[in-house]
Amino acid sequence: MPQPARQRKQGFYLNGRSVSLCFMARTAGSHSDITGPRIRAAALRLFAQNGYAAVSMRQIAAEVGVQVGALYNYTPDKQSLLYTLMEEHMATLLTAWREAPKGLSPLERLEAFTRFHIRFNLERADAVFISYMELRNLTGENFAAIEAQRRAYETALEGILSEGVRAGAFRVQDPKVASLALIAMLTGVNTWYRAGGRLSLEDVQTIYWDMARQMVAADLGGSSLGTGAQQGT
Amino acid sequence: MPQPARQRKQGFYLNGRSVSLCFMARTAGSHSDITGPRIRAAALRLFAQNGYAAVSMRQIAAEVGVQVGALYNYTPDKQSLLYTLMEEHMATLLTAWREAPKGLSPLERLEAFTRFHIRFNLERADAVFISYMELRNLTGENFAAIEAQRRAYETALEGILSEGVRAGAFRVQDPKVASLALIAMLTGVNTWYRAGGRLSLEDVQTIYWDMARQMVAADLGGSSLGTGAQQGT
DNA sequence: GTCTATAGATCGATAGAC
DNA sequence: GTCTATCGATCTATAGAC
Repeated sequence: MPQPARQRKQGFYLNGRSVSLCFMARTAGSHSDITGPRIRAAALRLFAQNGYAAVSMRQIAAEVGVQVGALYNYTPDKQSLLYTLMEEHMATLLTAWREAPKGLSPLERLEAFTRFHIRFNLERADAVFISYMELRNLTGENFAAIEAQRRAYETALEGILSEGVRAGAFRVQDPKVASLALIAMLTGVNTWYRAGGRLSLEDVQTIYWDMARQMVAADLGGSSLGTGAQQGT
Repeated sequence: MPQPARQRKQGFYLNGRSVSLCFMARTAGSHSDITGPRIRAAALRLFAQNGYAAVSMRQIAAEVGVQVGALYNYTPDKQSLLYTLMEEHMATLLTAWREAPKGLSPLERLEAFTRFHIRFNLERADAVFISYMELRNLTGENFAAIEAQRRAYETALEGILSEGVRAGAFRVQDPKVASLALIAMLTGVNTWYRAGGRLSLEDVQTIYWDMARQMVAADLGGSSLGTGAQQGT
């Protein structure tokens, strides 16, 4: 796939596509077909760091290395950019959880959920932060769409808890409330966990699983406890 | 305490002070010595609803019924206004908890904390929302001050958990992490609870206390369970 | 203590050249 | 597809009259 020398001098190739390096000066007429993703990545980082309302389109453009007018080739307006970030995050979350292994007991599914949620959210801290800090900046229609995705995720956990109660494995007074409480507890990890600190990711997952298991008053059963080797997610 | 007829026509008296009604037109030279509190109340509501960065000083002034210039008699700048709201909220929280009854067992103190936290936070939803959504809008110095208050509150709970572990009443693997998890769980109530819904405040407090108690694997002991009458906080 | 007026900066979004 | 230039609106904060 031959490329003009000028472009080859400016960037490199990734999967057969010409990629401009982010620190290079850009000139009128230079193109990159990954500008869209780079705009979203820059917006994600800036929105998470400074808040949607406090970030200007000019700041986003500067981070990408283009002028502000160029952004509007990729988004009709600032609000749609925010919505896209949230929608993609929530869709990825739902898809990833639906790919979790099937045929497990309620206790095993709850452990899988606990470990999955912690890992998934820590790996996407900016998107998680935005997805519940900036809800009020969505239009009514966009807000409803994100809320539906969030509710679907909560309902998945509620199903696990309800099934565990039916099977006599859990003691949970109100599965709906318990699912919200559990998710809030797990998501809270993002506010304090930092890689390289006192606890590893695996440590944190195990500690939270221990608390979650006790919270639903599940017997130890054949499952894991304490520091032992666990399956992870 | 005689007052000019003109003022008596415009407002009413509260604790011997002349109070202007919020919907009345204000004219140059009319005064109110509760303008400061009313500015903070308006800012609290608007910051919670729209976000600090999205709210203009003109909006706050309009809500109070003054012109924008008047605000600067009560705050040196917008950021100090935000900080004052957060600081007062956290100080009230710490003071209120320190007034909790003494001489209780760890189990009783944990129940008191659980019920106190839920009630206190639901009664101040706007301040709670702001106090962790707008932390990034504080200057470094102000941020450190709020963080210290938050840490003091977390440490209070950690102390309860540690003491319960020492006494053999709780099974908690990591009291520090457990305190953060518990606070995140309890604060999460604010995101979904609405008065007049399926559950009363008392219902919610009891459900969360049940979960918290199981989470620390506390025996039922002589304390309460389920729907029974409890002390509240 | 509140007003009016304004300085000085920045914003989102668009138009048209290339 | 990106640039430059710009419109019209809005912002924080201040100055000075009353």
